[in-house]
Amino acid sequence: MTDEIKTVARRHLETEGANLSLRAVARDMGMVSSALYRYFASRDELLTALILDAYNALGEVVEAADASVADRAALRDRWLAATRAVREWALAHQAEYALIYGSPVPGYAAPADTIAAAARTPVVLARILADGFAGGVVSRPRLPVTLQEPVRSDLAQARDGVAPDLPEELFLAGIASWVQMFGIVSFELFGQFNNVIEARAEFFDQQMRLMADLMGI
Amino acid sequence: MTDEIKTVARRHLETEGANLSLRAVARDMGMVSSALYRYFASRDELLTALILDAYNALGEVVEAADASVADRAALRDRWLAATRAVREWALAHQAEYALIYGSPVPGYAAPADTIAAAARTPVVLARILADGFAGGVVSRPRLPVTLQEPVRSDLAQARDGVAPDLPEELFLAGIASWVQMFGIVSFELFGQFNNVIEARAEFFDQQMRLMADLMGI
DNA sequence: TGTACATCAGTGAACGCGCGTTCACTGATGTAC
DNA sequence: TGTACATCAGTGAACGCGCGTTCACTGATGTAC
Repeated sequence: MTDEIKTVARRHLETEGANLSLRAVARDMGMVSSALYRYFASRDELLTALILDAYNALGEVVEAADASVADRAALRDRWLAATRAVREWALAHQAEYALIYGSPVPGYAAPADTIAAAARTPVVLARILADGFAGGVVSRPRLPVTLQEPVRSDLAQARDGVAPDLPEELFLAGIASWVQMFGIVSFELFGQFNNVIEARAEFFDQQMRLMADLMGI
Repeated sequence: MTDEIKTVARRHLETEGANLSLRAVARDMGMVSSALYRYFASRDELLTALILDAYNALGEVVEAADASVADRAALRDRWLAATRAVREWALAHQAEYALIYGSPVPGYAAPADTIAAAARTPVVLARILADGFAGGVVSRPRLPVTLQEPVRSDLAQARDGVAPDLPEELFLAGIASWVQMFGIVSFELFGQFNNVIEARAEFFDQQMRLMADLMGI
């Protein structure tokens, strides 16, 4: 039943954006709005559930895409599979993507539980890079990077939980690639590529290959 | 008077996001809501004006930042000045930034007049690269790029209006840099860097230098 | 200098709609004896 | 097998609020003669 509510709510996000209306969701389910309070204590709690689900759904398809590459040493294939999975999920779930990677919902603060779910996707990407480093096929970015404090320690700390051995320079290239990937997807979805780039899938691949070159995978 | 309305409306965006309320704006101005209709035909028209203003305000500071570099051959300085201007404007005008680079406002379609205004910022960036190419200091990205159709012709077409002589490969690196810049700013503003990157200005600079390296400027 | 008139910014009431949340309740279902 | 009871999903009315937009209007200001 909570699942059914979330499903209907997701459909509403699609047309209304983050202005999610409990009453509209209830109406669509043929229920009275107060009935929803048996399942969610408030509108914000429903929103939080949707955000969590979105992070997890995305994380799941990315993990699956990475895992689907049988040759674990084929880093570039894993990278391309994982990033394509992000783009495809985003295209298929535009409203949910906007919910987690778009402008923050005014007056709503995501609780701390979302952090772990949000990390799933970047963790997959970091692991690909870490596998490359552990296997000795990549040791530094293909462009020289000179790191200084305080950026170096920020990177070191962020890296420690995920890929402790990775050199900060390489991790920086990884973050650049992570940002590039979501940047392209957001530009595509939010309209910045209108009248500029039409062959979006091919363009995305092109850029992801460029970032793979930068990381050296 | 229309300026005053827009100023108040901008203040409202700051707290309410894109759910801009005409009545609230009128209330803040000590007017009755119907009075606003003397200045804007509808809420959407006010939103459009704010979007146009935002694109133009951003474009202006970026153009000024680029122009402030006396040595026009100092491409890297121009690039860093222009991109820092984007970040600083975004930080100082977060709601307006979200309006133009965040998730689309549900039910609202930006009219065509916004296209030219939206182009101002990328045009500055493209011109820096074009100047570098015209001056002979840069001819290709620092990483090898192999372009195929249909991406090549998308790039060619987008480039023709701005920097007709630029090789497509170099223009691709420029777009990667453009995406990277807005990707970092959006991640910073929309919360993806929370608990990951703390030294944001330094990190931004670091990444912008990396992209400058990629472009070869 | 004084009067008549036009302009037009802003008013106030109304229309018809939406919302989140509370609260006492109904009535079907399942359980215990 | 049959009765008494508890559970609890869903109801419906209400509270108090919000919204965009229309429309006939007031009343101050400026202009023309």
